[in-house]
Amino acid sequence: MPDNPQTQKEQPRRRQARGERRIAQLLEAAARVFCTTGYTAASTNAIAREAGVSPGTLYQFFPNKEAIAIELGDRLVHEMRDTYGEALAPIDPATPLETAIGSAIDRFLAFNTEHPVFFALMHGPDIPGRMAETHDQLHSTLISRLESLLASLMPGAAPADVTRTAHVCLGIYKSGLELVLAHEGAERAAYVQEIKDVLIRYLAPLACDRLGPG
Amino acid sequence: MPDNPQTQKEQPRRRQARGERRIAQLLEAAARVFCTTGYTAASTNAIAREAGVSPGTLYQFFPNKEAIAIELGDRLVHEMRDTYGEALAPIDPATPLETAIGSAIDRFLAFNTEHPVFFALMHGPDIPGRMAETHDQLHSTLISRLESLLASLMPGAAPADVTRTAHVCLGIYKSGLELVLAHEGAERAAYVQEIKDVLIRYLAPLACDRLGPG
Amino acid sequence: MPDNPQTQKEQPRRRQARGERRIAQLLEAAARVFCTTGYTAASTNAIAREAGVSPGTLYQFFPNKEAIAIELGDRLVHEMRDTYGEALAPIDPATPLETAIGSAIDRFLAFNTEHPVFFALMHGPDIPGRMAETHDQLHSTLISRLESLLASLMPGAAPADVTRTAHVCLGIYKSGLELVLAHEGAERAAYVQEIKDVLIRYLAPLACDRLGPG
Amino acid sequence: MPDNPQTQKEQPRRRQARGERRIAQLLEAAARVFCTTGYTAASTNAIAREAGVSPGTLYQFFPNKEAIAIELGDRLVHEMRDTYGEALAPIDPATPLETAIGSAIDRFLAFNTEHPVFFALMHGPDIPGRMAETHDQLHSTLISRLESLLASLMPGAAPADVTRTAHVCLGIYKSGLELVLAHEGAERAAYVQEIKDVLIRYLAPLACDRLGPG
DNA sequence: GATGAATGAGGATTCATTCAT
DNA sequence: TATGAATGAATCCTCATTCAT
Repeated sequence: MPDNPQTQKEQPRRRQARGERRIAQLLEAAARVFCTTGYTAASTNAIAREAGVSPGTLYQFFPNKEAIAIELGDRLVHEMRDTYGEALAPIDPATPLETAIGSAIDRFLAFNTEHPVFFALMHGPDIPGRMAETHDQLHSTLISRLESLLASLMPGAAPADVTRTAHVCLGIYKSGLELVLAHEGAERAAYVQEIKDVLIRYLAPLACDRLGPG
Repeated sequence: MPDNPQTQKEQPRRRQARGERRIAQLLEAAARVFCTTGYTAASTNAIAREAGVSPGTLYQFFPNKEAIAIELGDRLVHEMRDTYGEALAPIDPATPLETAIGSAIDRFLAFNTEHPVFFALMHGPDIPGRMAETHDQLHSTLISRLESLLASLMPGAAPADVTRTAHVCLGIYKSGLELVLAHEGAERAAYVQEIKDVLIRYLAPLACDRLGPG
Repeated sequence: MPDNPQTQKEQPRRRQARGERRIAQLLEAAARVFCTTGYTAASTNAIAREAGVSPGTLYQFFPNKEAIAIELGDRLVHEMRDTYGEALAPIDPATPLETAIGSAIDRFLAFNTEHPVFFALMHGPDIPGRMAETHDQLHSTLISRLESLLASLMPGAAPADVTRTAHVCLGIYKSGLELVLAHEGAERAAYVQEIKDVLIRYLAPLACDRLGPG
Repeated sequence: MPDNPQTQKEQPRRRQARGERRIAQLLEAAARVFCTTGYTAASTNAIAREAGVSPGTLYQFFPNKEAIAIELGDRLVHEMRDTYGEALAPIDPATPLETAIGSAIDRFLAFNTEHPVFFALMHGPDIPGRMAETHDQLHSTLISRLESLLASLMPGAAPADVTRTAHVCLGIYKSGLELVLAHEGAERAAYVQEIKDVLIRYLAPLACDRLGPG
């Protein structure tokens, strides 16, 4: 069974294609496993099994579970960026805060609902302060994006304050997301509204120069 | 097939005495281990070792890891109750909301700082909706207490709304606690203030009949 | 089949008996495996299998393969000491060198033939200078014993010279042992004589004050 | 990525050229890896990586790890032959034994120092008697050369005695080499002298008809 | 020839849990 | 009661080797 050498010249790295497919396949499998069992309990063997490949294959592309999660997080962030634009669209000052936050939350929730693995990856550390690299990366990225968004809301604030506010907002969002995902239908909608209310009321006084809804 | 001893409220048996000591010893060890490694990563063997007893002894008192965490959570709740009174002292209507929430948070934080294992036990589920029994018990208890506290704040609200608000508040508190424990000194104090602000602003409109601070 | 409880008072740790037996059993199994496959290729699972226990049992007594080898080496050294006396019986100055070395080699070889695992444990490092802990321990012990033996032979020598000579002698012995073990019958005997000759001729000029055989 | 075939004036089989380069490249890489990790611990993947080629390429030239080592050993032996002449230059009977052995050792050591992989390949078997093919080849070659060298020293000796003496000498040399490579500077020089002394004293009585240095 | 993907058995090690004493 | 030995499946990860392209 010799190969066909005539197709060779136009594909400088055809073989990487298979690898790329495998990587995508593995990441999808990992996402499924993370959603089913949570990040901590997920095992590399389970991911390989879910992907229908041998453990060795997994390790050809990822050195360990952490790396899988990091890559998965990276891809999610990029997809988020592609979908919603850079820096969460620095808010138009004319938009009422309520509307701005409401739509931001809606978009975030839409994304998280479509990519439920996000929750598993964002899940906080088991021990306060000690965060796995995975979460750290994703967390930092999200914090950065939030900071730039908040900076436009809090023009006079010190950077440390913006950072702190970003952490608080992300915390609120994460715990809210947990509640939203745990419910369905009208109850879910009600929780969505609660998140918005919490954030709007928390941020309204900080966005002092911005006109409220009424 | 002995019955479940935890359902029996009074036990005058004297051998229980040594058993009680053992149980306390094991729970203290478990608390230490949970704090050090987190609940998921904690192993029963490690707990037994930390307690200075053999694995077999541990299993004489607890059927599994879960049961240890549940009992630990129960005892913490009881201690909390003993320390701060039943139902979080239904708030005196004359107290300004700001003060009420501020002192409630302070007391909670004091308790959590003194019992750092609380964080490990309260740590949310890895998968939304699916909560380990451990956290479920503790969570339900805290929610109940919060509900009764909030009920006094939101006299006209529907029970479902009170429950929902309780969940939101607990979520905010948990994520806030994580941030507080992850920092020290002035930064920690700043985060404490943020939690209070978030909750106050969130609850102020709900406590419509209550006089605000100004 | 309960044990006899009346023997209990004199045995403060009877339960260790089972453990001790297991340890002996594991060490014997390890010795067999080391002899069969060599130290490097030996696996803990293979040792456990050979001992007829589960991998977990092995790890209850030894943290890793290294530890097994070290303990095995220790026991061998102790047995050697018990059998042949402390410090290889500092040689009677009246004994001719030839006799002294000859009988020392004979005794060493007898021991090594009876405990073939000794060879596997003494086997030098794969990379010069970098020695596994196992071999290091055993090696150091043997070197020490040789040093004290040689010190009585080389009264005026500097310690560094004694040490160097000890290393050389041990090297000769090890490589000789390899040859001896690789042969049988008359050929083996011939190799035994060669080792003796090498050592005698090497050491004779160093033991300057000692009377030769003639 | 075509090579330039026009620079090669005559090639009975031009693909061999690239192949030879690949083989050399792989052998160099293997030598480096063997020196770093030892033969047993070296992995074919590691060798391929070190050589900058894919595992598949390695297996196009060598059927397994053993074959790499054997070929490496062969080339070393040939290089040794090219450098020091056939049969180690059958010793001029007029040369004093001391000088002959001294310079032979010096040359061997020079070669081994320049080709440190020699040590890894010569490293004795893990199990006495059972020698890997690799070492066997190399060993046999060295023994042969030693035999012919010794034959000129021991004119009247039976072939079996010569063979035995060759094995003993090689053993001494190998264990000595280990000591030499493990030390540096003056201590290394001292060990070199020890090897020489051991061999000279061992061989002097066998070379009965040869005049000593005095 | 060359590539890199794929394999899968096997490596060391852990752990919740049970059992004999 | 209490001990500590015992389990064995499951963990992560590696490796020599083969295969499709």
